[in-house]
Amino acid sequence: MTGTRPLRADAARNRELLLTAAATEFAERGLDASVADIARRAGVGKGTVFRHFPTKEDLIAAIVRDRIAALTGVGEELLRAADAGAALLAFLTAAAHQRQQLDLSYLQTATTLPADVEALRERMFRVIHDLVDRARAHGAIRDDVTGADVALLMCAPNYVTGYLSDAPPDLWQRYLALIFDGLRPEGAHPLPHPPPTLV
Amino acid sequence: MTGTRPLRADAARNRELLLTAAATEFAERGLDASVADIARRAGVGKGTVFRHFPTKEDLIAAIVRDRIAALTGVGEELLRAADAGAALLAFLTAAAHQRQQLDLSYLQTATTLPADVEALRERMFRVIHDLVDRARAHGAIRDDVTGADVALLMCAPNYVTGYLSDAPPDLWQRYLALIFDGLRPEGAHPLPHPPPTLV
DNA sequence: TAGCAAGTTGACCGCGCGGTCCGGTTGTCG
DNA sequence: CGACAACCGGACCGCGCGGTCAACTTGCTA
Repeated sequence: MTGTRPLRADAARNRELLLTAAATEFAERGLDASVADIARRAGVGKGTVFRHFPTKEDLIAAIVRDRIAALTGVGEELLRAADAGAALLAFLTAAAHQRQQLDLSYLQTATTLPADVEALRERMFRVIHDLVDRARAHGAIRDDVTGADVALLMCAPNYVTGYLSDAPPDLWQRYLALIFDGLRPEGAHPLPHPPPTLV
Repeated sequence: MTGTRPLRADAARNRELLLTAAATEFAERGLDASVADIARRAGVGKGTVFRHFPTKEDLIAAIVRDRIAALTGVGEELLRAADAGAALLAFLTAAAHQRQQLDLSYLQTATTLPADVEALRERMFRVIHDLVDRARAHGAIRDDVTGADVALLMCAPNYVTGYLSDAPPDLWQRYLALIFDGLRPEGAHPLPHPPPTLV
């Protein structure tokens, strides 16, 4: 399959340095962080970045791939948990815990997604859908909420706390809990608009 | 007070053209919309933009001023409504209805706010605080939710629907209702993090 | 209606970005 | 150990941005 021979030792090391440097830089400055800054942080020349990732988008995609795959893995694990409601909440907690905001804003921003990232995204959506279905079947969340709803609301907690210049690092937990209470069956009022379909 | 004489007729007209052109351009493309595009849309030279608004930030601030003032006016009106819970919901609806996302993302983005915008913002926060207090006193929302919480959650509905490339224009109503249900007393679970203080 | 300040315009500037390229360096393998 | 391919680095390019300016046009007023 992959006829490419393994990377040279220094190249592999630099690739790893770049990935972690880019991840932290994107987390701090958003996706607008410059490639030059990332290279400097990794202690590497700018050309090296483009040797490993022909485009800035490719670099972002490489990070997004990791994050989505990890999160999807957590979700698939949670599908086997006993308490379906707690499982959904745990998934949303995991989603917020890592810098998930980066990922989804990229999924939205990118004009055309690489095929494999697209596939990963759909796999993640399917996991969310299943988690929501199970939670609904257990009566843990209201009937009129869909997987698409949860996928959209997923990173609202991170987004919301982003408005504060010096937010406590765990403040998102408060808004995740608040939003999750809105998903519960108790005190639910009918929703005024039909749910969207994703992609 | 204002020793400045009134604008010339064409200048006043151009100023108005620019404000509306900028508002629609920002709504469509976000705050990254270029000044040149705004000028072209207004049918005006680029230099004219900078004559009226010395800086792109000044242009944004002029629009934000209008929006915040209008929204605050609506809120102060609603403070006199009979049903405090419905009043809060109506305020949040009004906030989402106009492109509120622009405003707050600017309030966050801008390094230093012009003094009058800062004052307007604090006045709006006070109105939100009062609306929330009244709603809480009437038992329409849970005890542990503060004005700061509502201010942060305010534009989450718009943000969340922004992920969809072709979202129905009223989809935000669905998520406003969902989030508002989370603010209600019924089925409330204790919140895991103390509320923030704004600014 | 004459004249001037106020207003307009588009060419122009500096800057930082993503991306390219080639001369020098270094891991690797026979 | 030698030699080559893989790799590195930073000077360089084109582009589009926010912002400036000097020459030109135009609404106001005496």
